[in-house]
Amino acid sequence: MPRRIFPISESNTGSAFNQLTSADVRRTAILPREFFNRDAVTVARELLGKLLIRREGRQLLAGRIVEDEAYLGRDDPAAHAYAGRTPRNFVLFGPPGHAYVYFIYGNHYCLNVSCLGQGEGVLFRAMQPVFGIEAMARARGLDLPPLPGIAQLRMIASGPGRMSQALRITRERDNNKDLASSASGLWLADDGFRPGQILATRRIGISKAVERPLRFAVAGNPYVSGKRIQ
DNA sequence: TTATGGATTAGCT
DNA sequence: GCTAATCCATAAA
Repeated sequence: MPRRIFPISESNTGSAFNQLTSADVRRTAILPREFFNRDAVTVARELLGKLLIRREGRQLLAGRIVEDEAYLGRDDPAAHAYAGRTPRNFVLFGPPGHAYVYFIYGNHYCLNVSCLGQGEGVLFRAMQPVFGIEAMARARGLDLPPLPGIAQLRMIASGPGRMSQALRITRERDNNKDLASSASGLWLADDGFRPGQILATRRIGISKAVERPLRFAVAGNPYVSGKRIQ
């Protein structure tokens, strides 16, 4: 049994709340391939509240997914896969549950997971740090105070580029990794936590198909990216 | 508190 | 060349 976790939207007013122990992290259940073998909208919604875990040697890093976006492949002008398979996006056309990592704006990496179908995927946009917080802050070049508040903690992984930097995700290292297996060192897991209300909004930072409500977030969670976009 | 521009590179036209 | 599924520093209000 995972230790009690407060609803993120209600009680996360201090740095200690919602952190996990290493035992908690090791006790989680890895999401199976079948989880990802569904349409991107379903996968995106179901991923909210799950844990994204990185292992580097003995070091474990983990965050709880609180925001993501669905991209619908050939049916979605905003999707990288819209124009078909290319050397960059081939992972999206492969088996479900694999990491599609791309480099954007000359600065940042973004992590996606492939889903069922031709080119469907989910972009991870924000997570709440729950384990290995110091190491993630260091990877981000942040200097945390002894008792960090939400304002500091949300700088770790509230945004797709920030998430990737916190987990040291790069295309060279992680593209095409199997996120349904801990052998890859990067995987998704369930610790029993269930988010409350889920919000659906327009996706961020795109210029095509802007009106579709394909961005999903845990309602009221302070680790969702942006200012007051909820 | 909100707005704006620079950084920096892969991929596409 | 131009744009991009972003972030950050700085400026204005």
